[in-house]
Parts: sequence; C-alpha cells; structure tokens
Amino acid sequence: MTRPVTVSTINVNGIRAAIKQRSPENLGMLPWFKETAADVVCLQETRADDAQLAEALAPVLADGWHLASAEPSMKGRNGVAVLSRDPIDEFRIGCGAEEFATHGRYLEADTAGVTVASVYFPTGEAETDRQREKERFMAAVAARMAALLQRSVVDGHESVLCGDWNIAHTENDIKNWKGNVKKAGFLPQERQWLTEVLGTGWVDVVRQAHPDVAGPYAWWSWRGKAFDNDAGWRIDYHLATPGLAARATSVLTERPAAYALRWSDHCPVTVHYA
Amino acid sequence: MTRPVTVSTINVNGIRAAIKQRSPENLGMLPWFKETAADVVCLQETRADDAQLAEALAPVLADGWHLASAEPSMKGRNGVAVLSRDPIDEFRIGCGAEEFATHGRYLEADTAGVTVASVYFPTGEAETDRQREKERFMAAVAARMAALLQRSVVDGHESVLCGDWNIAHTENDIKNWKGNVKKAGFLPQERQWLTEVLGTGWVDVVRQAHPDVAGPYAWWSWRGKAFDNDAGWRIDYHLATPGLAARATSVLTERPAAYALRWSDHCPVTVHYA
DNA sequence: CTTGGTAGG
DNA sequence: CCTATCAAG
Repeated sequence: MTRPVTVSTINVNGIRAAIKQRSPENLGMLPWFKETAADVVCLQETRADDAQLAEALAPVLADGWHLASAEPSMKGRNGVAVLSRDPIDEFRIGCGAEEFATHGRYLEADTAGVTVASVYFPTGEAETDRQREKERFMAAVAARMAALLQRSVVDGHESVLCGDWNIAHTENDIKNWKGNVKKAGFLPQERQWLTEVLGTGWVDVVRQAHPDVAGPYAWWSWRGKAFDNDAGWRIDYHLATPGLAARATSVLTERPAAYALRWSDHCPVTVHYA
Repeated sequence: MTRPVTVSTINVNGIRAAIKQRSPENLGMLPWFKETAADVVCLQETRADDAQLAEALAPVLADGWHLASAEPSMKGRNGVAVLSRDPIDEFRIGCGAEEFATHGRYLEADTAGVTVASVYFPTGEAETDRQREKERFMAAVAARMAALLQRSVVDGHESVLCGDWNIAHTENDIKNWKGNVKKAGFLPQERQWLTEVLGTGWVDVVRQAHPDVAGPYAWWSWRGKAFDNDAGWRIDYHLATPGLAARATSVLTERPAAYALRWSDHCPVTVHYA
C-alpha cells in the first residue's frame, strides 16, 4: 500500500524553452531528467498544449516516463503536468471549480500508491480583478484539499499537492519581505489563507525540514542580479497529508550553481517519502 | 562637381538584430562597417525609430559616419536610413506621396556630390489590398524618379536610388522563376513597371555589369536550404541616372561565405562610381 | 529579463 | 525561419 516515492516539482516557465540547449555549458532540462532521483515530477507553466508538451518531452517519454497533462485553453499560458516512472492509474483535471476547469492549473495523478497534484496558482495583482480571480482559485483549491485530507483520515490514502502557489507564507519565505507587503504573493490575506490551510492538518514539507531559516528559495526573478544575490521567494511547495509528510526523509531545493546554468526562473524541489 | 563615390545598399532586416553578435564566428554587421570600401551606405528595414537606430549605430557614428533616417510610424516595421562618411548636406523624407510620408520607406540624402536614396518597397501580396498599396508606392516612386532624371538632364546633378524593390525584373533575377509567376515580387505588372522605369533612362547598374547571367542574387529566405542552394532573388537594386551609371567601375554583390555568417536575409550590394 | 503568440517578411 | 511587438510573469 504505502511504498517509497520521490516527488519533484518545478515550474518550467515554458517547457519548450526549458528543454532547449542554451549554450555549450547549459544543456537545458533534459540532463536533469537523466540525473534526478525523482519517481514523480510535477511540472507547472508548461505553456504548451498536449501535443506540444508530448513533443517537447519525447526524449523523456522514450525513457519510459508516463505523462498526464492539463492543457490550457489559452495558448502559451499556464499548463500543468505530472510525469511518473510508474504507470499513472488515473488522473483528474481541475479541482472541481468550473471557472478553472480548462485553465491548465490543477491536475491530480494517482501513481506509486499516492495522489500527486501539480498546481499552478494565478500570479495575482493587488487590488485588481486578477487578485480576485486568484482568491477564487485559492478557495477552490482549499475545498478540494479538505476532501483529500478527509480521505487520508478515512482510508489512509495519502496525497501531496506540489506546485507554484505564487504565495510566500512567512517572512522567512521571501528575501525582501518588507518591500513586498503590499504586493501580490505576500499579501496578508494570502498568507493568512495558507496559515488556515496548514491549520487543517496539511504539512508544508520543505518548511518542516527547514524550520526557522530564511529560504530555501526556489524562485528568482530573471531581472537584475536577483539570482546572484539569492533575492528569491519560496513559493513552490509540497503540501502533504500528515501521514505522507511524516515519511519525508530527504528534502532538496535544487538551486542552480550559476545563473548561466538556469533553464527556468524556478528550480526543482524534490522530496523523498520513505 | 563629380567625384568618385562608393555606394552600398543593404536591407538589414532589423538593425538591432543585424548589429548583434550571433556566435564567436559571426560578430554581426559592425565588422562589415570597419571593412567596407563604401562611402555611402543605404539601409532598409531598420525596424527601429530614430532613437533606437542611433543607439544601435553608435559604434559606427563614433567612427565619424553621418546619419540621416526616415523612421516608420508603425513600431518595428520598415525604416530606411543613409550613412555617409561625408557630411549629408540635406535629406528629404518621402517621395512626395502623402500616403507613404511616415512609412519609413523613402529617404533622399545629398552627399558626396550626388543624391542617394534609400528605398524600401512594400512586399505586396497578390490579389489583396497589400498588392494595391505596393502598386501605389510604385507609381509614387516612378513620379519622383521622373523628376530626378529630368534634373540630371537639366543641371547634371546625378542620383542613384538604392534599396529593396521587392520586385525581381527578369527570369535571370530569381532562381525559381517558374514557381513564382503568380507571387508578389514577380508579377507581370511589377516586372513591366520596372521595364518602363528603365525605359525612361534609369540604369540597373548591377545588371549592366552582369548581363545575361542568372543572378547575382542578394536575398535568400531564411527558410530551409534556400541560401545553401543559392535559391535567391535579385530584388536589391542600384538604379542610377545614366551619367552616374556610366561611372560604375566596380559592382559587388557581397554574398556571405556561409549561412552561419549571415546577419541579414539580404546581403550588401556595393558599387564604385569613379 | 524571459516566455510564447502574433503579424510580417 | 527570422524580426519586432505584446501581454504576462
């Protein structure tokens, strides 16, 4: 029933750009797939429809990975996917909210004995309709999370939601928190919402492994020297049901060694559940 | 009064892209400016406003070249310019037609004792409004050419119109002419119009130097193996008044040595007028 | 600063 | 296939 599984999540910021070789030194994302210990990989912001995604990932699929994806109805935007070394027994697109059903933001895959979701939250924009849309998405995800948590209690089936929340939870989750208290991604109501979700029992697996430290960040703006200064945000999460979170024995935020080696503005966050 | 001058014309297909270093081997257009024998250079499709153009050409201007330009009213489209080692005594934007005054398609510069125009004809599209626009531009340029030719007769002041005509005149001016008889750029009425212009006395200087041969082509599509197969078009012309055309002693179409060394889909066409 | 879509060539 | 633009991140 329960078996070990390593799950990774990464916002690729365009799968086609991520896969592409950038320089003689930076061969893009494909070598990462060869080297990773992950059994399950959650992708966000593939910015590709299903056909484009399968084409970009062809070398990975040729290595035996299985793919489930939720393509966006808007071309070149959003898009989430789950890759698994094990077969994907079943997958579900959307978290139940009609509004977001075709937005390519939520995908659950049952694989390796657990449910793994790849989730991409809207960026939001303070005091605009885009922020209200983000908050509707937050509510929809919270409702789905309540059901998944309940199931873990009832029949022991565990889940983990991986992805780009576009919300930094605490002052430890963002380098320059003082400059961002009125910015989407660090608004009080967003942080409070995450506090409430965690209060229901869901566990922030990375923070559980690294309590009371700044970071580890997994997103840095492309602009200026944000990466070199490690002026990042921790907005990429593994939120796991308590039983699964208790099995996290290795938690790795894979910050690239150099700006020139990046193939996304995010980096992978990989957790081994024993 | 008349003095020797070397004039070059090149459609740069975006001055910012042309100037940029592309690889360790392909340093872009700047080395060409260092090496060219040209005294006057006509640019087409700069795809930049005056400020962007001056910024891109800053290293050239620092070497003492003088610049006149006709910026396009539509961002990222068209744009023509003339660079001269001699001062530019006067320049005139547009060929007299109100419709095209701000399109960045026609610029005359008086320099080095002659009038040099940089001209960029519309691409056209058979049987559409875009073709009718091209033909209105053709008529406007022909009217201006009649005036310039008349002046050369009256007071001996010579002119040359350089640029991308987007018209191949004869079967020798396009590799695959049979496949293009219904395509904009090789339509019967376009070819006939050029025949009529040349019938008034204007001279196609490159063809005068290379009669009865296929090419030399100065444009190759970026697509497929067009360049490697020399499947090109001769649509870049020097049309000179007869007195100036008679002084053409060297006529050079500067086809790049390899695809990887290109910095535009066109190549320079350079003529020395003794 | 980077992405992908787009119109244009 | 390549150029600039654009909205978005």
